[in-house]
Amino acid sequence: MGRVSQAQAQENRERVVTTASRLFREKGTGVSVADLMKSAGLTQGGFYKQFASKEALIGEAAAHAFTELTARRATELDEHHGQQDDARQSLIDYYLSAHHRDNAAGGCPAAALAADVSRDTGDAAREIYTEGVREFAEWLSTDDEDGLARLATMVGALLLARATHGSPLSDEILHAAHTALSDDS
Amino acid sequence: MGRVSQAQAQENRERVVTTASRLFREKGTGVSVADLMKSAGLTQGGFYKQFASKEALIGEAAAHAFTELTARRATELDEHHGQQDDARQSLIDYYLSAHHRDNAAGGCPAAALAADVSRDTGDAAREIYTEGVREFAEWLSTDDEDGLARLATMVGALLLARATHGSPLSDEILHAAHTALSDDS
DNA sequence: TGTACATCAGTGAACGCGCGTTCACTGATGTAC
DNA sequence: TGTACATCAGTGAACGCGCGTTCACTGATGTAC
Repeated sequence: MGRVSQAQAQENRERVVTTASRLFREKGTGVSVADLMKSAGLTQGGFYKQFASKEALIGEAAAHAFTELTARRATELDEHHGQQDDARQSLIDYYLSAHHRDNAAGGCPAAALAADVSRDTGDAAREIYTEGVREFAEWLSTDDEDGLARLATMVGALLLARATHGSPLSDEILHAAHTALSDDS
Repeated sequence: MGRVSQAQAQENRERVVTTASRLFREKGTGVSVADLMKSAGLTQGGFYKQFASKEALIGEAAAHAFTELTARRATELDEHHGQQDDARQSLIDYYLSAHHRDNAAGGCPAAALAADVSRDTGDAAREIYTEGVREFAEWLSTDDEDGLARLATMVGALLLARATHGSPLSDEILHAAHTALSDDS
């Protein structure tokens, strides 16, 4: 193939990061470098021209996913004309929907990456993850204290709903969490 | 080594299952058959004399872990002389403790296996998991409706606390969830 | 502006390694008489 | 109860395969003049 322009190379690199951020959320960080590069339309050999290691990419992919989540919150706030209460409830509606359960690739990284960050990734990904959780919880809070607990309910419900997918219980979990987060606000 | 007595063989088989149930909860179901057998004091070759496949063992290990969880609930109830409210609060205290966060091997399978059951295991493990979640939620409920939401908060908090381990946020998450589950009961 | 050449993004095959699974073998156990 | 032998739990090496990473090579891009 030969050399590619600097603009094209940067575009390719960014496509690898966004592809990875989706695949890691959907299938876990165990996705192979070869599969990843193929999904991005490239071959495995070129990976190390752009990234020091798979672990380095995991860090960048996690950062990308959390940036996407931050942008989603900003969009909700825009669409609700700056009304935080409305924006928050709208995001919760999406978060606890069957659509979000069934589409992890474009979904919340705090939920999708929790297990991998606990066990398999390096410190860089964990630090990005931690800061992402802190900011998300703050945005979700209705007073100064309840953001973390609300986020725990959302993340737990989403992960339980995914793990029980195929059973009626899965929908019941999403519904129960939605009720719990809507009742008293 | 040669043949071993039937009683010894059954004891070995059970030790593999209990070892697997701990290792899978701690490190995920990605633990290799060779590592697993070594942890149980055996060699990898013998594995297929006792189990049809690694996937079959995952099902048995999940069942074992959920049976352990059921027994823990029964023990709590015993220790609180049949007072369900006291037993429930005592289990929640344990569930949202730093000790539980740091000892996944002996901890809750609904939390530890959520990601693997969503992505990597077969239907057998998922069915066991689903039934285990249903029963746990029922035991946790304070009225007919809130068990699933309470469990979601507990599972979410535990997984977020594990993923943010090393940061002060980790303890804050456990504390926030504990407050949320103790306030109104 | 045009030409010569150095650079380097991407390719595809290879590296050593660990995976789940299979298999020939061992020898104490369990059984038939 | 004692003996002969078939059974089979466990061993350890091997199977094919996919992993993360490396590397010689390609040839269009970018640069020096």
